[in-house]
Amino acid sequence: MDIVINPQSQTPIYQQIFSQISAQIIRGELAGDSALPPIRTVARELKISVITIKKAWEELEHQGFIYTVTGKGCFVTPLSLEKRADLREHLVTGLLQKDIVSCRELGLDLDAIIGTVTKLYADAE
Amino acid sequence: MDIVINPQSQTPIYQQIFSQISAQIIRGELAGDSALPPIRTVARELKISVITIKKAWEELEHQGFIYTVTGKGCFVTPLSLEKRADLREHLVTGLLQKDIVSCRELGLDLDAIIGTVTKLYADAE
Amino acid sequence: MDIVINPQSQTPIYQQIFSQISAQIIRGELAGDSALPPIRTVARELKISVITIKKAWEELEHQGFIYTVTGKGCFVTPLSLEKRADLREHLVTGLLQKDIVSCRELGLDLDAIIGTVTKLYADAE
Amino acid sequence: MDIVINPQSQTPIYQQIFSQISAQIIRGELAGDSALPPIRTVARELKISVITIKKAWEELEHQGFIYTVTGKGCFVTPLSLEKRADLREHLVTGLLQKDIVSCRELGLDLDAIIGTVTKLYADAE
DNA sequence: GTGGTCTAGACCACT
DNA sequence: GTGGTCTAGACCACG
Repeated sequence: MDIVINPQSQTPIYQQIFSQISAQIIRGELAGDSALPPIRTVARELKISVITIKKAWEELEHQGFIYTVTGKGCFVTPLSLEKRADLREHLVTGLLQKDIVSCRELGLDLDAIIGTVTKLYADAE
Repeated sequence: MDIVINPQSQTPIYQQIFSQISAQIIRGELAGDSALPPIRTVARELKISVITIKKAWEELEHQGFIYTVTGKGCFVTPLSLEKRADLREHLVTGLLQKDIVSCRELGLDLDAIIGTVTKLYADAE
Repeated sequence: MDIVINPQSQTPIYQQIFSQISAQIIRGELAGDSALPPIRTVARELKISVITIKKAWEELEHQGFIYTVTGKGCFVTPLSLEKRADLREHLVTGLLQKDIVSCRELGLDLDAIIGTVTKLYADAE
Repeated sequence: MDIVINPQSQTPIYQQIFSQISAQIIRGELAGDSALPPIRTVARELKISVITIKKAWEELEHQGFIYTVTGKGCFVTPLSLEKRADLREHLVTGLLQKDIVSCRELGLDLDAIIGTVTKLYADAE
């Protein structure tokens, strides 16, 4: 499942898991109707509580990324390419909007912002 | 002081205050050695707890934006233009970093990010 | 047998089966002493576990809709018209009771409920 | 807060709480922006775990009935009369639709359904 | 085997 | 004081 946890991070563990899996679904790496691994298995592998995983799974279900079949497991909701693009657009806009506002507040012009973004993008690989 | 609070926001109130005042200092709107209003006054005007204001002030002092003179109040630290630029750089980097990472996670390339940033910058007029 | 399963539904599969077969018996479509198909056959056709079918059959037997002859299979209990009416009454009451309570809780009066019921009944053609 | 729990019921406790409070909000009994009692207080009064209450509160927040201000508490989302009417309509339709389908399945005509509904409505007071 | 619910108890951040 | 997060552990329903 390719989940990486950073226990030191300020963002809650369940959110880290949520955003990574939802990103994988949006990128199309997890096919529609494919099964997610059982929460107990994930918990064992990541060495964190079952409940924390469950909370991430619940959030994924709440936002429509997965669906649960009791007794069988959790499965990826099939999403059309357009839906995935919309979701990505929406998420990205939400993330960046606050940043742009803050940058403007600090007096940065567009070029300065793009410069920083470019630098950070390169660093992030 | 031009502080606007959104009590329902997810970002803590003290942080909202901190970022707005530090932005004003970095932009040079608050001159070096000028006095900040007493916390009780601010608390009354914003209708929030004195403790919250105090926490914002402490954070500002901790990061070197203001200094306290016991019995007299708090004052803006005089900062050279270069220092202000450095601080701005540092704050902006902190803001953007994790969101850029998230954008990469969602499969956006640099051009797409810059495109969105440009659009949002224009929208924020 | 005309059974339709929705695996993603919140109602357990065995209950879906139970209610559909019991409905057929109550409506008189399944004659008394007629044989139900072997559970293995049903399981194969519906592509679900034998255990699930068995649970549905057990529930049907428990409520008196069918009887088992060891080594021969399961058969529909012969029911008089009055008994069928009684059973129907009982089942319907069980279904509607808690939802009527919820409707009252939401502030609907009897006329409003009847209005909605009438509309939905027509829509369900 | 007028919450009544039935531990024997098959419906989870947190759902019982959720539906009762959401019903109160929809009926307009809980004014917009009024504070809900602290989860610990409710837990003590109902003699159930804090976590169960929290789950109910989370569901209420997820569906937009309440909002949380960290450090201060949870508050009722202000809803217009039309919105409340829409929500009620939507909930009631969802509840009754399944019932109507089942009743038709059992061979009841509209008059029979209305008769049962009327009887149950009277009994439920 | 799967997830769903409930429990008790701890630590943290914010006001 | 408030809610937010994480923990461990138990019991149940479903397949």
